[in-house]
Amino acid sequence: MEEIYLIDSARFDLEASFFAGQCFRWKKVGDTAYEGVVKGRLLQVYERDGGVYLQGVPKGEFYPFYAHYFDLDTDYDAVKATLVKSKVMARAVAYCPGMRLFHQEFWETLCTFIISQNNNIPRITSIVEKLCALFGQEVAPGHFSFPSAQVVAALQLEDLAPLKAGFRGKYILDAAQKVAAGTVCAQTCRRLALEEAVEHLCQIKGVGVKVAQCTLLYGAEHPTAFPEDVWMKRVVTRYFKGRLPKAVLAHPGIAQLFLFYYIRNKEISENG
DNA sequence: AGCCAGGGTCTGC
DNA sequence: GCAGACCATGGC
Repeated sequence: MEEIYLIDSARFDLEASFFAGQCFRWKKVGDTAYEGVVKGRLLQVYERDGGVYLQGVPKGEFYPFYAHYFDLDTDYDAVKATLVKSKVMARAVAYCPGMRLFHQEFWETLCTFIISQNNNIPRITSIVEKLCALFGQEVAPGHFSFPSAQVVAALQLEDLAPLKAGFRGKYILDAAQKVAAGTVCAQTCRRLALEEAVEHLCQIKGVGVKVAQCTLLYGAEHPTAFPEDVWMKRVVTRYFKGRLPKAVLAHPGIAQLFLFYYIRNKEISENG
């Protein structure tokens, strides 16, 4: 399949964007090459001659979904110009200037962040991988799609045992059943204001404010969502003294992504 | 061995 | 309304 030019490489840091904890389906497969399954297609994204290219999507299907997935419709230069008015943000942005926020599918995002609770990134990745391998469709040799909510809703708790997801298994089933039945839906989440959308998602067992905010930011077009996990709480208290500056409030979602990647990698390298 | 991980629920006050 | 125990699993 032909390759599609996405953007210049200065505006898309692949390593940072794929491993900033917003998605869990991408793998590094070369020096500057990554692959992942998105919406039932195996994609390759790689850097060459200062540009970032995509393979795996027919040109006729690139718009609107895949172009939007990589957030090509957002002017990051303008967003960053506002963010860096905060000194803390200026450091975070300088740490990974090519960070991009992806627009992912609703159910996959919801399910993934239910799995993320009280869990770490490598194990989240491993559980999601097993879920796809067991119940998704093989879209390329060894590569599986994310199983639909309908498929997961038809499973029993014991079917999920091989995932070793622990107490999260029952939450996955409840979410799948509510999405499959239409009790919880992406359109409703998009239509509602942020706080109402959070409440809408919290009717699912095992979904609290943090998981809801992640789902809304990454999978339901809510750019003002600001998920606070243990790392982000540290940032808010230590760096912002409990109050987010205007610059952050102008673009909370993207700001949060910069901050999360910055604080995690910076602190890990300091402790390592 | 004990603590932590992109948390949430349930109980007791 | 809030603190604290508890929830499975794996890496360090």
